[in-house]
Amino acid sequence: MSQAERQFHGVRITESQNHAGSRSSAKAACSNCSLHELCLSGGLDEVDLEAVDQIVAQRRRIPKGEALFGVGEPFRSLYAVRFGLFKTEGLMPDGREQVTGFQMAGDLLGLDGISSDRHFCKAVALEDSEVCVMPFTEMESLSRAVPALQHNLHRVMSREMVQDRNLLVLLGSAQAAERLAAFLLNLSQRQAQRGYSASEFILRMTRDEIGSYLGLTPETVSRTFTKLQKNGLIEVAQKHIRIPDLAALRTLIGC
Amino acid sequence: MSQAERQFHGVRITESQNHAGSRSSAKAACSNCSLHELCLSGGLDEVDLEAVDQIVAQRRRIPKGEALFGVGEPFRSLYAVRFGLFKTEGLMPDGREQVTGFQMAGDLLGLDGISSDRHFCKAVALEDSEVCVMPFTEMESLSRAVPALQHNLHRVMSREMVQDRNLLVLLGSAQAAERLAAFLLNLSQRQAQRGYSASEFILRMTRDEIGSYLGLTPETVSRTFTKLQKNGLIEVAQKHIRIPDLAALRTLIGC
DNA sequence: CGGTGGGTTGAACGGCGTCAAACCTAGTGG
DNA sequence: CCACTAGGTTTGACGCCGTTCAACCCACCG
Repeated sequence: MSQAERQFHGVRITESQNHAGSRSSAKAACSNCSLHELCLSGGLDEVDLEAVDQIVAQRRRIPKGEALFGVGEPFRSLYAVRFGLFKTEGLMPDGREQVTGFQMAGDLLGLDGISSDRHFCKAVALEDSEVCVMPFTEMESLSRAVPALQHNLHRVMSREMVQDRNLLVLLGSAQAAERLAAFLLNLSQRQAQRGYSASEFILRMTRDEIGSYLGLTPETVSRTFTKLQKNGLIEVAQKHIRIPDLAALRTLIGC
Repeated sequence: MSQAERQFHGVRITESQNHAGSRSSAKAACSNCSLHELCLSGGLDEVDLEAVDQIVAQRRRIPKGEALFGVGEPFRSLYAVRFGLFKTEGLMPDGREQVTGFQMAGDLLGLDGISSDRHFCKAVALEDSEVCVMPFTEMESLSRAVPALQHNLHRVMSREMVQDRNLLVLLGSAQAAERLAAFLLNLSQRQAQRGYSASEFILRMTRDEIGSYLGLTPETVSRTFTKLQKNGLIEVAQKHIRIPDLAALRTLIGC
């Protein structure tokens, strides 16, 4: 367990991380970043990569539990998660909050702020995390010069929309077990993309947060976990999840 | 009633629409379009507007019930609704379909296709409609030359995400009456933006489609309508809706 | 070792889905 | 102009899934 936990952190962050404080003036260097194929700089050549490096001039540390940005704050930059994990939450007019997504290394944060120059959601670090700060006006002007970057940006935004739509369909027409299965499979897949095990991982969010994300109460999440376990589809031990048969779990959501 | 229906069509489409067939070779002319402030060309100057006109070279008629594009079809263009109404639907792995949005005049369709060069949802006309066809590669290259257009595109994509998020929060944590109220208020607001009455309009989608969109069954939609009517919050007569007190309805969803 | 926050489990309730039947409306053809 | 039909809508009865409220448990940490 602590084995998996350790494997989960460290690793794959190739650069030195020995800065104290929450700001780092070191160059971010997409060129060196092991995530850059997942991120905005994927498929760019040497020259263009360096231009992007210019823009991603700053990184920022966010300790566990702190917000990267909050609802209504002015929007200036996009953020790429370097390591760690975030949740984004929107809020209902009456004040209730709901988790709308979990962002891990390589994912982008802040895109929904473009529409009105204000952030529409809150982004909170679920563990000590670091992001690359990408000032958006500079991003836009560089993407005018570099078509590949421009297209990457569009692809990423579009991908975000597709994800939201998928979640939407899930919330609209699936029941508890299907939602949870889809959630686990989604995590599994993203782990795999990042070079980790697809069949075994640690949930770094609480049952509450999972429930909020899936439109369920924490009690239902817990009950459904044990139910899936009784059916032999997953093994749960607190935050540790194992999926012995991915295909079997997939059939539950109909694919 | 037929009074409202008539007001609802016609009007505000300033150009001549006398083309037969489903394709029109006439220039689309954003410059003349009464919607252009809502659409992609908002805020552009004369010169840039003409450049956009070059790209939006084609319009396409979609008769009621027909699909503009389907799931998995190759993505080439974005579409701006000129008049009429569309629904987009995604599908669950098991084949169930769910409505993910309704697009009216000035709204964009197809953005989710960018991420993988394939459409991820189906777009169906709910009444005889017309769209402007905007080839995406040309769109991208023009937006490299015209910063204002580029920013508009980004804003529109971001707006789309914000809408999806709002719906997400709604589906995740609101109950039937709140969902329906939010839906009606959203329609009301969009009508108002387009110059129509905010307090009285025609629902051009079926209860089934509304239910699918809100994650409810058509029966529940119907029941909830009559419940809201009994409470004096709305007046329903088939497809005709009147909201005597917008503020009152807003309090129901907590704002 | 006791405290605290998250997690699990149980029992009772209720909102919404399901199934079924009646109704209403628009469109069609006689 | 009316009868007939097909789709959509409404309404009712019933049952289930997930919520609610509460107690308990467990892991972690001072």
